[in-house]
Formats: sequence, structure tokens, C-alpha cells
Amino acid sequence: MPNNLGAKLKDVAVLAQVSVGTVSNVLNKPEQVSTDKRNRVLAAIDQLGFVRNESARSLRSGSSRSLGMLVLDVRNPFFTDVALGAEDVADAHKHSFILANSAENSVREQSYLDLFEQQRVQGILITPLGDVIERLEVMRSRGIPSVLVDRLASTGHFCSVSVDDTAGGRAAMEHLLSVGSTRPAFVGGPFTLQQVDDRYHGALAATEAAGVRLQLFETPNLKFERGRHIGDVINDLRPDTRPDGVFAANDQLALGLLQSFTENGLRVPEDIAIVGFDDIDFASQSSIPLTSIRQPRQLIGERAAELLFDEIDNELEHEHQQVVFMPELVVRRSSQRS
Amino acid sequence: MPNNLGAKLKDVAVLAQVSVGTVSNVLNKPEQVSTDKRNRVLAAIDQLGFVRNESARSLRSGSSRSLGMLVLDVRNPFFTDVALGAEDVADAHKHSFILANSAENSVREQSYLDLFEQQRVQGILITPLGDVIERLEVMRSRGIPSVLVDRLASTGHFCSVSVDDTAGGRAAMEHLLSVGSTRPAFVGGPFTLQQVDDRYHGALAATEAAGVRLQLFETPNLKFERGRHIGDVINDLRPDTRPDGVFAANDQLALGLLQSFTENGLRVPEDIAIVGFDDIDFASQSSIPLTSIRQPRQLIGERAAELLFDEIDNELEHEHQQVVFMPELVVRRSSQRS
DNA sequence: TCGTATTAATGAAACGATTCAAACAATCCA
DNA sequence: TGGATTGTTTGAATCGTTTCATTAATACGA
Repeated sequence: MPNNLGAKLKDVAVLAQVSVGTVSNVLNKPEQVSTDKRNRVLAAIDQLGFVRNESARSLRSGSSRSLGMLVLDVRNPFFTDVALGAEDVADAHKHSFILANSAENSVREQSYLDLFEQQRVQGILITPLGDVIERLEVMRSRGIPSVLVDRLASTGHFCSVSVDDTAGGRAAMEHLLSVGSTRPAFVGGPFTLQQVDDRYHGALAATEAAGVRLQLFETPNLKFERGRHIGDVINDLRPDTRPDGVFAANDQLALGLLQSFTENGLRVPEDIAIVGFDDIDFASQSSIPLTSIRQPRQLIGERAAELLFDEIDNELEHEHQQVVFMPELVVRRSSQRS
Repeated sequence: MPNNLGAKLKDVAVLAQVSVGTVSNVLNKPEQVSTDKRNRVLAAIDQLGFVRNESARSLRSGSSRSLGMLVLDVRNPFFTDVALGAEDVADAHKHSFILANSAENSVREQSYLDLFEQQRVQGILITPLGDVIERLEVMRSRGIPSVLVDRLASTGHFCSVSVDDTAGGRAAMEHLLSVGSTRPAFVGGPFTLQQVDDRYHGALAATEAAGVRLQLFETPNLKFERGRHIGDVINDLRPDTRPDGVFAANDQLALGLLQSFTENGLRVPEDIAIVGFDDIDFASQSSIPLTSIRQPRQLIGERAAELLFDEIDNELEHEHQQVVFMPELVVRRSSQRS
């Protein structure tokens, strides 16, 4: 017996001696109920410990007051921060917020989209993984819009909020060159991730402009262990060919490199400078604080949620837009050669 | 117009030429429907792109197929990992999982409990913050049970899953003593958090047993910056009174200490050894890897969710239990004086 | 005083699934 | 052949809200 004592709207109505419609109005449009009755109703609600049944509300009104968000990896603090920003906005709109983790697995991605559809969420924030754009278009045609996060919408059919990864990559590399790196390298992968590809090409543009060769160390993913591994590889190179400055595609990789270098006795930044990307908290919290390219993480989440609400609220007038933030170079010790 | 094209159960029934009851059975008890009709129904579902309406299901059946989880701080990787474990279990039970962040703010805590109640979640996993036990008891009496996470249930009225913080604190301090620390210190706070208090008293027991004095540096919270600050304070002490071994109440504090010491030129572990607590990923990923007390993070989440499901499924026979995991000392460079 | 706005309150009809008692069909046995 | 048994299928009732067309009450101006 699931529903033990739950008082319902009708019980409240009886106790307060008004109709159910009035109780509903007290809840939803309190200003158009007379003070007298409103107080009676509120008292009754209090006395009975009445709690609205959200399922019934959603059923009747056709959609639930909730947003779904699907990220690539909740264990990456970058995404938790983006989610935090989005949640704030959802909160402000009195929507609940369902955070799901595709964990870079496209089966999970699909099944969470199923879930969101069943829940009739009002909209979806997603960092897409698999080939999911088509499905999102179908879902929108059925009334569930979505906004792409940390990913530029290539067709104009979606709003998106992202960061100019190419510019970020260029800034990172220009910085390395400016502190005197003559044998720079890029560490990252896979190149099927647009972000990685863009960051690399930004870096490449910088080295080409300076007439310097850019070494490439490709990784199968962006995790710490991979960074450590490449660090060991780099350490084994002959000192005169070994990179003297490394730009890693994200901070987790960069931290892996840093640990490997430290353990192997390479001095950072004297022997080799490091620049990461994302500027997660742990970048600045490392014992050798990491130079990084900062993305406005919370802001990305906030803007994305706002765009989504705009589409939800003004289905017709809404115009899709691509918000692209400029990332910011934050210089710390890992690249400071004074 | 929210509900554009949504086909409903009835539409499926018409197309498949069966009754709505049969369609519902195909969805819920497919084995008791004849193959013939089942196939017709499935084909119709496919053709119409029918998606179940979860609100309607929940309304009719009295509770939603979902679990709520309320953590102290989603930005702390410890909690994301616990949540990940719990989510897996929820998934396996085909329940959806709502993760909420009280952010150490008891107003938010209350309002998320409101939300969970409105959503009629089937149960709640919570790391309680404010004075919330009473409310949880009321909620249980109304059919929404909860399990305490990372917190021992002091009354026997709840299940709980936690770690023996006292033992962990003792192990941490015994380790520091064993590597030769003669002026050990504890860094952490506030002591209103049971976890902190227990870890401290564990450490104290170890020093008392060894006849050594334990210095205490109290902090208002467990964040990185506080660790950094205390690190600076410690650095300013006269070398002959300065601690030569520090046990921090969690890893974030420990990382803050580590950064401060490194910057100030104190050598870790030679001048001062550090031990943290939680063993988050970043502990091992630090450039000087951190010795820490490992909690089985995912497992904590899993066990908690399992206990919750047991209470949900066997309301009557269920017996509350307190699961207490033993933490594990993981020795790394930050405390290795060879 | 009467008609007309204006404002408040009502309550029956949805929303879209699940449930369950009853009807129906098929099979078996005496 | 009829009755009992087993297995499918049916469809009306139901969950707890919101919605909205009506009705009731009140105030206002002529």
C-alpha cells in the first residue's frame, strides 16, 4: 500500500469548505482568490500536510516541469560545473533538473533519451556523443526541444553554447611560444571529438605562423592515465629532440603529464612547460599550479538553460542561436619561465 | 500546444485492433499475451512512434519509478562517485535517478525534500545536513523511506551506509607515527560534522596511545582554500615546533596544504608528511601523490541503494541495518620517508 | 431601480495510463 | 455432451490534478 496517508486536493477542499477548483487556484493563481478563502485553504493544507502530486499535475497539463541534462562524464568536474549553472537556471524557473551521465557510451545515451521522452521533460541540454542529432530533431517535432552544450551546432537547427576551441588552442600555443618554447608539442585525442580537433588546429595555426614544427602525441581518450603514459614516452626522448613545451587537450591529461614529469625528474616549467585546457579547480590546486585555458563553465550551463527556456516559452518567435564564448588564458606556474 | 503528435495507448489499440488493456499488458506483462496480438501491438507501437507517458503511469500506480538522492556537494568528486554507484543500482531496477545538491545549505535541503515528495519518489538517499531526521521519519510514515549515506544512523530507525571514520582517523595517524612523525597535527572542521569529529577522535586515540601530543588546526569547512591557508599558517611556525606530519580531514584540504608547502619550499614528505581522507582520484593524480584513507565510494552508493530497494520492496519484513565499511590506508609519496 | 460590467467560486470533464472483475475461448475429461 | 479448467482478452473505473464554461455575487452608472 503505497499511498498511506496522502491527503489530496479534495480533502483539503472539504476541510476548508470550498470547491476543489478554488484550492487549485490558491495553489496556482493565489491572487484571484479572496483573502478569506485563501487563508482557510492554506490552513487546511497545513493541517492535513497536503503535498501536491506532481504526476497528476503533469498528466493534466501535458508536460512535466522538468529539464533533462545529458553529459559525457559526470566524473569530469568540467561537466559538474556546467550542470550546476544549468541547474540554477532551472531552479529559478521552478523546474526540476534531471542530470544523467552517458559516460561516453552511446547505448546509455539513447536510453536516457528514452527516459526523458517518457518523462515528458520540457527540454533537453545535451553534449551529444553518438549520432543523435536526427533523433533530437524528431523529438523537437514532438515538442521536446534541445540545446547543444560544449558543442557548436553545425546545422542551424539547434541552439548551442560552446567555446571557441580553435582560438583557445591558438592562445595556448602562442603562450608557449612566447615563453620561449622552440620544440612545442600537442597531446590529445581522439580527433573524432570536435573539441580536440579544433584545439589542435588552433595550436597548429600558431606554430605555423611562427614557422615552428608542432609535434603530435595522439591519445585514445582524455583521461589522466593517458597523460601519464605520454609523459613517460616524452621523458624517454633524447633531451635535444624532447619537447620543451606541451599543450594538452584538457586538464586531466595535463595533470597526468605533470605527475610523470615530476616523478621522472623533469623540472616543470624549467625543462618543459605545460598548458592545459578547461581550468578545472584541480588545475589551480595542483602543487605546481597549471596554466590553462579557462572556459566559463557555469556560464555555459546558464546560457544553455536560458536558451532552452526561451525556446520552450516562445516556441514560435524563438530563433536558434550559436553562443560561442571566448576562452581565456590563465597563466600559472607550470609555464612561467621567468 | 505542448502535445503535438503524441500517440497514446488508445491509438495503438485501435491500429492493432485490440483493446487498450491488451496493449497495456504487452507493455507490462508480455508473457501473458498471445504471440499473434503481441506482434501486432509491437508493430503498431513502432509505426506510431508511441512513447509511454510516465506521469500517467505514476499517477495510476501511486508512485513514480524513481529515486532521489541528496548530497552535500556535487563538486566534491567523492559524492559524484557515490552517486554513480547508486545510479547503477537504480538503473538495474529500472528506476530513474534524480541527483540533487544541497550545497551544504539547509534551505536547499528542505526544498529538495519538498520536490522529492511532490514527485512521489519511491525512496531517498541522503547525506543529511540540517536537522532533518524528524522530517525523514514523517516522510517514511507517508510511504517514502530513506537511507542515510556517509553518516551512521544513530537511532535504529534508518538504514545507513557509512565508513568507520574513527578507525580511518586512527589508521591515518598511526601511519604518520610509524613513518617517524613526532609532532603530528590534525587539520579539519567544522566539528559539527560527525565525520570530522570521528576522524579527529580516531587520530587522537592513536597519539594518546603513543604518548604524543596532537596539534589541532580547526577549519570552518573542508575546502581547498582552507587547506592552503592553514598550510601558510603552519609554514610560519618555528621549525622546531612546526608539525612534521599532518592528517587532513579530507583530500581537498590535504591538496591545499600540499600546494602551500610546495610553494613555501617545505619539502613533502621530508620536512612534513601529509595524509588525506577519501582517496578521490585527484589524490593519486597530484604531482606528489597523496597518501589517503580510501573509502569504497561506488560501493557505498551501491549498498545504500540496495538497502533502499529492500525497504521499498519488502516494507514489512525489512529490518534496518547499519552498514559500516572499513576504510583502507593507501600509502603514496606524500608520506613516504624512506 | 434596472441592466451591465467585474470579480469570485464552482464542479464536471479532461489528461493517459493501469487494474481487475467479468466475458470469452479453447482444451480436457468423464 | 456437458462441465470444469485454464488461458486470453476486454473495457469501464480509477489515480489527483488542472481547466474552463457557468453561475453567483457584488459594484457601478444612468
